[in-house]
Amino acid sequence: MNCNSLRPEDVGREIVLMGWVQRRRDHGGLIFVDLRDREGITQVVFDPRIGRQGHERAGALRSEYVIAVKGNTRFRPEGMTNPKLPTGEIEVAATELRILNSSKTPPFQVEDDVDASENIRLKYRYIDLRRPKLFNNLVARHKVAQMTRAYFNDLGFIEVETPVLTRSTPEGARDYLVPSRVNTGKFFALPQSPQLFKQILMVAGFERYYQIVKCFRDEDLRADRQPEFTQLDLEMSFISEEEIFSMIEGWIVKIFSGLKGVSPRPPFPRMTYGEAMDRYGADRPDTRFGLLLTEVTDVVAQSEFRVFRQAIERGGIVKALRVPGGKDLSRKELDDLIEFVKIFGAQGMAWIKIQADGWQSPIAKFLSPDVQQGLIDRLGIETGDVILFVADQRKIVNDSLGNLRGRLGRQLGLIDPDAFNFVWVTDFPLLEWDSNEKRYTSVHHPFTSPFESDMDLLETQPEKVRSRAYDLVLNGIEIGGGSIRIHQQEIQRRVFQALGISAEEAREKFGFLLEALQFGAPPHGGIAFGLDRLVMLLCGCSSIRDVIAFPKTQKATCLMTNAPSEADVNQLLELCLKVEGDRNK
RNA sequence: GGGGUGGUAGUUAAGUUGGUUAUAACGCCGGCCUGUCACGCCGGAGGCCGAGGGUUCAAGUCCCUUCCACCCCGCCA
Repeated sequence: MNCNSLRPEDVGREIVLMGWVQRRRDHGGLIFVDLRDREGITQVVFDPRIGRQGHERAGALRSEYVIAVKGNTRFRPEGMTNPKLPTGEIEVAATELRILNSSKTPPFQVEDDVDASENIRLKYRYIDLRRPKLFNNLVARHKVAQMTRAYFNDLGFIEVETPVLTRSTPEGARDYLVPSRVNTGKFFALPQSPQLFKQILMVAGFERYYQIVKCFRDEDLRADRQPEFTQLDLEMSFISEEEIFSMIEGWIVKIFSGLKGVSPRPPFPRMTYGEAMDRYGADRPDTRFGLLLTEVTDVVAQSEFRVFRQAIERGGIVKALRVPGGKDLSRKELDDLIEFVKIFGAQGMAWIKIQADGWQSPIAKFLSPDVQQGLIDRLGIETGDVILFVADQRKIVNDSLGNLRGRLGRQLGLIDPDAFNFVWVTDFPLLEWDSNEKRYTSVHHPFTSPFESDMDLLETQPEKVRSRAYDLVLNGIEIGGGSIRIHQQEIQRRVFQALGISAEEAREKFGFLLEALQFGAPPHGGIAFGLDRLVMLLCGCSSIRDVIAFPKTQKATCLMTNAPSEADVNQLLELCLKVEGDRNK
């Protein structure tokens, strides 16, 4: 029996309900209380003619008091039903009331449409979590976890827990460190992912492993990034990309059908990394709308416009974004877009409005008729368009126009809010040049298998080597990524070498993996999903904080517990640790 | 490390060019009310305007410093 279970057929039953006082409406002679529990709301009437004691006590009720009510279910009087409530046709006429606990006046009301600021919501998270929206988000998360376990259990996967106290590995994100008391001066690291352990489990012959697991990365936070987050992590032996894709698609179908009643139809579209970067300016393309990027470097190379020419001479490129109907963008709006691309390193942005009576643009006079015709042919320009250009190094052009594309998609209302567009992104490069560290680093991670056909390039043109890595992208957000791994020690050795990781360092940091690869490691691969992000998208939220029970603030603190806190002197002594200096001072 | 938005009553917000006693809504407290469901009506309390410093006859408002929340860049294999 809960506050959402009584219906007309229950009329006449004597029942007991317990819950929280959502609202009290005191009419003097008659008191109404909306009684709330996690399931819903039932109206309770305290009528002195029915329960004198209950009516007297009900006068003391306040918001969020916890009560138990005994009473009889009855129809509401003619015309007094409340169609907004599933229980709106009935009410409970209270005969007895027990106040199980009182409550201070809550800092904000327990309603979905209260817009309390996030800091107060986080401080009083237990009140925030009473709101149906947030509660239901966590229920959805629970269901996803349960459906996930059921799905992979049925496919023969074994859930294995891997250590939370493990060792720091180079590459990747900053580690959270945990000092070891027993081993003075040594530290555990919290795992950024169970990557190495799941590969070792494949060597151990588990064949199919999965885990719903916390991962930790000590990096700056975003709306979709928390220092501790949850992955669905899985790995399989004797597996191909195709098998992984279809298995994951089946999982997505199960979750979407189970939670939303509808599901995208597999197989999901695929796109190479190269195509995604070329046309979407990002490795996580949002395919819910058009506005694709087009490279026009060759078309404008001979133009008189110095900005284009210089960018190209310096090895850069020029890309254009054709915005149909964009001529209505005001000068102010275009200036805002220019400011926007500067965030991503662009020096500026050129624009052309295609008016019926000609091209209106600060740069039109630099574009010869030949160049203009070239642009018309390349971009399929039509009257009413606005064309936006960025010329710079390839990365800056893609970053700025890719993000500009997203902004315009939202601003111009091109995005169907109900759409769930999945796309597999494949054929990532294995390595990328890190100009800070002056060496190649892994695009995915150092254990990702290169394309066998590209292996010869590993020592000669490392940036040309493609990897057997793949991401699953939903609505422009990366929700999962994985790869077929290296299972042969010799290839692993060559990849480490390409990464500039010395043999000694590899032995010291990953020796156990290298050794394991020598003991009959099967070919294997897997994938990991950001469960928080997936649930966030399923719940229509814009931050993973809304699907995490107790999230951290952007400064990586918990406003409810005030973690992190200073350590007790004795704790530090035991650990032989001393805090020196303050980076913030 | 950097850019941006915000911080005024318990909550959410308004506050003009620096000028009398800092507003409103919701919430809260008291009273009245037997059919409300965002109940209604009457009355009331509630403020170190994030904190610190400065300019000024005068600061919520201008300047500087700083703290907090959020969005973003860098960072996040």
